[in-house]
Amino acid sequence: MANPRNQRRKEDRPAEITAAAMHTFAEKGFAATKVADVAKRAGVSKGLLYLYFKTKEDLFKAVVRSFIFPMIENLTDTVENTDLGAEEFIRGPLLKFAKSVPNSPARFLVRLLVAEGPKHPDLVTWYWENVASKGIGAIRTVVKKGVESGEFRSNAFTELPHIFATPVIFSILWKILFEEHDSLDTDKLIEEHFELILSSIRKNAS
Amino acid sequence: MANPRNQRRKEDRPAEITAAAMHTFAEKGFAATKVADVAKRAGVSKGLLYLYFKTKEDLFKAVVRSFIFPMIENLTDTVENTDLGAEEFIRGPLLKFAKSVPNSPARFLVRLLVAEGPKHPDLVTWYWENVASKGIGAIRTVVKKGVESGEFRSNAFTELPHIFATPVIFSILWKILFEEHDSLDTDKLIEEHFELILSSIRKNAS
Amino acid sequence: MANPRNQRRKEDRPAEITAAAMHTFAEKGFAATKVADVAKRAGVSKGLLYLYFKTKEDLFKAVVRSFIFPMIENLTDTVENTDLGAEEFIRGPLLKFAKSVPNSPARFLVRLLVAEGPKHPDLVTWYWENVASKGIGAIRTVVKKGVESGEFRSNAFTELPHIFATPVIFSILWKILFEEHDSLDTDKLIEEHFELILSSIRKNAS
Amino acid sequence: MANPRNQRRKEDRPAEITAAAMHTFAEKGFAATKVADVAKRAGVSKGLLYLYFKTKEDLFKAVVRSFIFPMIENLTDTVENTDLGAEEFIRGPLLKFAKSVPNSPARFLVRLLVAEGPKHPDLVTWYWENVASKGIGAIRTVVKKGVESGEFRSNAFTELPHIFATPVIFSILWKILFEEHDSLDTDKLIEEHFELILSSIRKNAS
DNA sequence: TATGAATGAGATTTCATTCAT
DNA sequence: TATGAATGAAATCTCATTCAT
Repeated sequence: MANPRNQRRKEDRPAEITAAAMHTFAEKGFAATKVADVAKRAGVSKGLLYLYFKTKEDLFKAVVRSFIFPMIENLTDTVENTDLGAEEFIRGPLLKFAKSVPNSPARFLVRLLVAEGPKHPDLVTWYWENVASKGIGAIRTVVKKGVESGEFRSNAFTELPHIFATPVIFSILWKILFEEHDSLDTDKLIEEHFELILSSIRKNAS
Repeated sequence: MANPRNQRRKEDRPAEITAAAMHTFAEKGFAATKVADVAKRAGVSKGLLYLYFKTKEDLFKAVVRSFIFPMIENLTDTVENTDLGAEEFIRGPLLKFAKSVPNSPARFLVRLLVAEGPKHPDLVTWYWENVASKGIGAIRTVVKKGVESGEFRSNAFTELPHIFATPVIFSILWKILFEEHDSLDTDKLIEEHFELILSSIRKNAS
Repeated sequence: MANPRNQRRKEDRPAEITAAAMHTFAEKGFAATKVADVAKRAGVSKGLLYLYFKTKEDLFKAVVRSFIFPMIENLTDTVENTDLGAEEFIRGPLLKFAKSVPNSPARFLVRLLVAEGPKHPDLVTWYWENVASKGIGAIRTVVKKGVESGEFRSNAFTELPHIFATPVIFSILWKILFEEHDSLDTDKLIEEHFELILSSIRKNAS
Repeated sequence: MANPRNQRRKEDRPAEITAAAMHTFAEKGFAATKVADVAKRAGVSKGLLYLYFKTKEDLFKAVVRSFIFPMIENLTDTVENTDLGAEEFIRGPLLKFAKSVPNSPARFLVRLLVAEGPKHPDLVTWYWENVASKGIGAIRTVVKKGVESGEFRSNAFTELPHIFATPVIFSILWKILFEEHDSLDTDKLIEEHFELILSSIRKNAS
């Protein structure tokens, strides 16, 4: 009589629901997303959804957290455990990460965050503390290591690690908004951008 | 009986309403903005607002158009009528323009566009055709002029004028989201970024 | 074109709605009353009802206040302005008032108050301050006047004016609950009860 | 495998559930009481509760019956089996009973009955047949015995045994509603009231 | 033009009840 | 017996839009 499918699904419910919610929020935004649609997409009743998430807002926050967290954790782990030199790291894992973001589901989360920021300031705070500041911090660590090891010279950009993020953010927005109107090779944009920065801070470059 | 103040206001009504709408949309986003609030802020009745704008969406589009249009028109005009050399133009009027955007009301329109894009694809199309492509086109024109005049060498960035926009877009989002958590000198970021690009395409730079 | 009926009704809307709500709440209680039913009974849309009363609870409180207030105000006014002696007052206006309560719409408000007390403690406080304590106070004033003028002797009941209220409250509950099962002559119960009390405190009675 | 504690509890389940329900209904009223809360308070699952009580209404009726029945049965038994004279009985067991009611859990049942009467007319009928009419009947029996034995004269109150109940009902409502706002010595009110009635019907009183 | 009372469709949320295990 | 995940009907409340004046 045991129904292994039901058994297995019971434990996955929250994840199934956040996955469905992720897609719906990404497509329509917070306000235009109907809880009923999320439930239908997840294949559950509205009532069950409310068993796991107390309000629509709760669900929204769970979505943002559960999808962004793994990404940024992955980045900081990589920075901490790498044996690579600073330039090698930037041209390797960091570039790969930067290129992947505009094509990952995370690009929708950027939209959600931008769109819903004013209505959900605590979410922005969470994002700042757990994602943005950590991401910038990770890049800063890498650059500092390069300066200390003598690979990099110290200049304006070693103090502005944000410069590594500008092509990524730009690419995300471009893809979200204009992908259908104009195709932009975001991989190339990011790669060239990284090379440009490296050429400026690389010591043996001058 | 004619009241000159009323008389004068009568002609400004649509502008007063879009101004009120601009602020409310910027603060709350499209869905969370109540038409009644806009009307109250503009000092008119709901009924009158509906006399000028057929629907809430109409009002939204009017807001986006009326505020963005002057900005981009100003940029393209400047490009067409300038006597400056390419580098002079970039370091002068273009840099000034780029620095001004993240501090202008336009930054809220970026948020609105990002947030409401999926619900208003025709607005995105309009924005693409009248703003984004023209802006990128203007930069492309300037860069091409520099290449043709021998000021600039031809490299990856002369084909990717988007690179000039990345720090601007990044600065806008940073200000919108994290201004309260972390202050970033966006002027400096944009200025250094422009210098970085110039150092790469300037012919006598190597 | 002027429609006098609409004109007149506009001003009466809140009163029309509270009247409809009064009947529905009395019939069904707070929780079982549907706002939609009240609106239908009042001949307006749900939306309009919410224009005048922010929540269902607001409406409930407005009902209690608007129906009880006139009654108790009437009693205290009569006490203050009477020329009658204490016994005359009790056998006249007070008895008349006491008899009228179990037959007035107020009897439903007692039910509402008893039923909803735990969910609406502020309403109970309001009722205590504005109705119950004033009602008891009014009786106390009358009795004290009788004692001071020498009409009444001072005994346990001159310190317990509540005794005048017991047959009224009992009659209300009996009517609410058992009217269909057993007819009780509440007028007679109240009248005999008053006479009983008077015979005990009247000075020339012993 | 048999666990004696479980074994014992198994038989008490219904009583444990009605006890938990009694408290929750008394605190919140019928509509605001959640079956889930009752189950948790009783320490059982919702499913098990539904095994014993087919619906929430069933549970409600069981509560009213199981708590009121013993009280009224106790009263009628005492009346039937007493050796006391009428006045002795009234000043003894009846007064004791009357004083106890406003302090017993039964006072909450009065609230429930008043509150839910309109929604549960069969419960009111049951209450009338099994409680109210029997209670009034018991008092009538006592008074009649007094008249027949020559202890009491026959007057309005020997025809209106309800008069003995008025201070009890009043005390219950006062305690339920205003206990926190104003303390009333309900014992004294009831006692003085009984004395008042007795002084009126006692034959050797005039 | 100008008002704002009035509408009604639609969204979120709750909870009694069921049922697979 | 016993559980509690799951359902879905129903209720409150919101707000864009209309329209009589």
